[in-house]
Amino acid sequence: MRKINTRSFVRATRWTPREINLQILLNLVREHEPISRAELARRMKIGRGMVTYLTAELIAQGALYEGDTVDSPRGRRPQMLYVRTQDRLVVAIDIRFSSTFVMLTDFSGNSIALDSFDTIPDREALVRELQARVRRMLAEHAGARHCEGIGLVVPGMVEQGTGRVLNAPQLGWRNVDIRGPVEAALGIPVHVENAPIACALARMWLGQRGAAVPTDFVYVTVSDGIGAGVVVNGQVVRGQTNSAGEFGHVPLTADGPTCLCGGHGCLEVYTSNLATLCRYLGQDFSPSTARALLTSSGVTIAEVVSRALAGERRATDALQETARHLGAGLAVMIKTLSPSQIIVGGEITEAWEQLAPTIRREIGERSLTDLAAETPIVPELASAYPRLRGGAALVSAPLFAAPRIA
Amino acid sequence: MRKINTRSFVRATRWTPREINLQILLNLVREHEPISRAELARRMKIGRGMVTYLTAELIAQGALYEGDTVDSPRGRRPQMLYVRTQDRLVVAIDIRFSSTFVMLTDFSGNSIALDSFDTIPDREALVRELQARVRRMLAEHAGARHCEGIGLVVPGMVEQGTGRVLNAPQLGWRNVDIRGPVEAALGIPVHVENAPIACALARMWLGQRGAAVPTDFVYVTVSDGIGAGVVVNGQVVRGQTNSAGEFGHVPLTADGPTCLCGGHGCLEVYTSNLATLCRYLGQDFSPSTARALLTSSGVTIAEVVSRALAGERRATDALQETARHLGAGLAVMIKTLSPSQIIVGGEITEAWEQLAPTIRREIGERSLTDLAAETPIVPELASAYPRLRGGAALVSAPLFAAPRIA
DNA sequence: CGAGTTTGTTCTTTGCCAGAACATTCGCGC
DNA sequence: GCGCGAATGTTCTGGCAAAGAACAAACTCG
Repeated sequence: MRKINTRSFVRATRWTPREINLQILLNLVREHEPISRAELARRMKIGRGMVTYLTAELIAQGALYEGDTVDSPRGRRPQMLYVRTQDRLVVAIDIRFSSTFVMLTDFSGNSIALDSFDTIPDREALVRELQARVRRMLAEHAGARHCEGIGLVVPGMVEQGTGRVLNAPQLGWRNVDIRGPVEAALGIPVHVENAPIACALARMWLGQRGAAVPTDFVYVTVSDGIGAGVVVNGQVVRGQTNSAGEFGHVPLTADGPTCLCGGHGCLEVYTSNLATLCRYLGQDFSPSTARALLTSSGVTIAEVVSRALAGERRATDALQETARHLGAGLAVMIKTLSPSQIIVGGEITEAWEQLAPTIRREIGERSLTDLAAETPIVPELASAYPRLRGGAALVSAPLFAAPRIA
Repeated sequence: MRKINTRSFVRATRWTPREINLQILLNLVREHEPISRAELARRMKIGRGMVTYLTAELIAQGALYEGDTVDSPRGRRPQMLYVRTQDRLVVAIDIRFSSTFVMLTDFSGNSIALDSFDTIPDREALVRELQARVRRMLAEHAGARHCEGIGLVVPGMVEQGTGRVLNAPQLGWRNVDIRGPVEAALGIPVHVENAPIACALARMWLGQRGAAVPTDFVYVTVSDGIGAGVVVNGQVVRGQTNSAGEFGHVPLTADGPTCLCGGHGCLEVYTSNLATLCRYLGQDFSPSTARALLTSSGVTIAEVVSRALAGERRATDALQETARHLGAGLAVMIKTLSPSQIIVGGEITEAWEQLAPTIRREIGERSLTDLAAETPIVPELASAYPRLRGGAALVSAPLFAAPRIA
C-alpha cells in the first residue's frame, strides 16, 4: 500500500500503459533471455500480437535485438530476443583515498578493460588525469561501440539529483561538484553515487540471470569506514538529507573509543580496516592518529588477511575481534530493517571462512526470532570490483527502472 | 528509481490510466476539499471534460459527493466536491495488556463513540465481549450509516496478508488468528496491524488537510516496550520477517541491564514506561520482575508524569533520565534512516516540554550533520488515541492507495 | 441587457489494448 | 511429396479512454 504524493505525482496519459508494458517486457527479456515472443505473451498474459507490437518498438529503440531461431519440439521455430547490452558501454570510475580505478564495462557490468592510478589530491588535476585515461581506454577498447555514460562512485554523501558530493571525508571533499567538470571534460553524461549505495545498486540491477533479486537487503562495506546501502521495497533508502544508512556510527557501547564523528563506541571504531589494523599492531585505535600510524608501519589490511589465512595467531585474533563487533552491528540492521539478506563487501571477506562462524554466533545471540537469526549474510569479494559494477549500474539501471507514475 | 519485480508484476491494461487518474483525483479532492472540477483540471493538467468524466465515476461509486456551489469573483459559480467519509464508518479496536479500547469513527478517523473494558485473557471470551460491545455501539450510534470495516491493533508482530498475530508478548499470543474469529462474530471485514505501524499509518493517511504529509518518517511508541513504525518512500517497512522497526532492542551499551529479549542495554530497558517507573521507585530495572513490582506499588506512568508536571523532583529526574536515553535511541534512527521527522507517542509526551530540550541535546551531540541534528521530533499525545486512529486508517487507507502496477 | 469570464458538459479525434483471423514454418505420417 | 496439426509470429478490426475543441450554463460588471 503506497501513498500517492499529490505534490509531485505523474498522471497517467494515453501512453502510460505502453510505457509500463514496455518496461515489464524489457525486464522479462533481461531475466529470461533468450526468450521468444510467444513465451513473453504467456508470461505477461497478453496476446502475441501485442508482443510483436511492443518488441518492434524496443528493437527500433535499440534496447532489444533478435537472435537466431532455435529448435522446438513441434511447430514454427521461435525467434529469440535479447537485451542489447554488449555493444553499449559504460565507464565506471571509483575514486578512493589512495587509488582511483577506471573500468570499461558493457551494460551488464561485464568488464572490458581496467585501469588504476594513485588518486591525485588536486581536483582539477584529477579530472585531467581521468579525461586522459578514459579517452585512451575508449580509443583502445571501444571500437565501434558507443559509451553511453559514466558512473562515478565516491566514498561519501551525494546529493540526489544534482550529483553534488556533500561530504567525502576520506577525499576531503565538501560540497564539491565533480559531475560538471567530468562531464565537460569528456562530453559523456555522468552519474555520481555514494559507494555503498552503488554496491547495493549493482546487486539489485546486475544480479545473475534467473537468480531471485532481493527487494529488501543491506550492502555493508567494510573499508576505512563502515558504510551501508539500504534497499527497501525495491528502492534505495536515501532519507531526507541523503544521509541514511550510516550504520557505521551507530554506537555499540556508550563508553567506547572516540570516533571521528565525535561519538563513542561507534561500530566503525571496532570494525573498520583501520581499527582491525591497529588491533593487529597492538595499538589502541584513535581515529585521528590511525592513518598516520598505518602509513608509517606499512602494513595493509590485505596483508593481515593473508597472514590470518596462513594461520598467524595475531592476525586471526585481530580479525575475530572485528567479526565479533561486526556481528553485533549486523544484528542492529536485522532488528531495525529485517532484510532478506545482508551482503558484506571489503578486503576482510577474503577470510570469510574464519569470520562467518563468529559473525553468525554473535547475530544468533542478539536475534529476536529464529527467522531473524537465520538472515543470510553473504560475502562479496573485492576481486569482483563491486564499486565499479555499481558505477556500471548507475548508467544502465535507469533503462530498466519502473516508470514513475502516480 | 524502482525495480520491477518480474515475479509479481501487474501489467498495464486499457483501464490502467483510468485507475491511476481516478486515484490521483480522489487524493487531490481529499487534500484540498472543497475543490471544484476546474481547479482539479488545473492541478492535474488535464481538460475539464476529463475531470467531469472521472468525477462522474467516483460519485457513482460513492467515493465523492457534490456539495453546494460557492461564490467566485466572476464567471460561473464552481460546484464543490468532497470525499464521502462522514457516513462511512469504521470500528477501531485497540487490544492492550490491561485495557481494550473500541472506537467508532468515520473514514477520516473522527471519533463518534468510544468504549473500553478490561482486557480478557481468554481469547474466546474476548471475542464474545468485542462482539457484544461492537454490536451495541453500532446499534446506538451508527444510525443509517454503514460500517465498512474493523481495524484491529495489537501490540505485536503481525503477518502481512493473513493478519495472523505472530508474536505479541504482552498478550501472550503466539501465532494467533484473531482476524478469523472477529470476522466470523461480526460479519465485517477485519484488518489487523501492529500498533506502531498503525500509528504511522494514521499519520500518513489521516493527516491534517493541507499539511505536508511526510513520506519518510518514524513513529516511535513509548509504552511498556518501545516500538517503531518506519515509513520509507511512502511505504511502510515490514522487512522479510515482519519484524522491521525493532529499535526497542537496539543496544545503547553492551553491558547494560538484561532485557527480556536476552540482550543487554537495549533502548527499551532504559526508556520504556516500566523502566521509567522502576527508576522513579528507586529500583533497578529487571524485565522479569518489573511488572509484578509495579502492580504491587500501584504507581502508574501517568501519575509519574503528572507529578513531574507538578514539579516533584524524583519524577522529573526519572523522566530526564528516560529522555536522555530516548535521545540516544532517536539518534540511531536518524543516522540509519535520515527521516524527515520522528513522531513520539506515549504517556510521557504529556511532559514534552520537560523532555524536549534533553532529547534535542542528546540528538545534537550524536548527529553527523547539522541538518540531521535538526530533524523535527514531534510529540503525539495519548489523548489523540493514535492507535485507534491507526485502526481507522487500516480500513480507509486502501481506498486512497496508489494502484499496484508494474 | 449584452459583453466578458469562468465553470461544466458534450462531442470528435487519436492512440493503444484486445482478440480474432491469418500467414508462416516446423514435425509427422501416409 | 503432400496434407495435417501445432506452434510462432503478423495483421486487422473493434472498443475504450485520453485529448482537446466546441458548446452550454451561470455569474459579474458596466
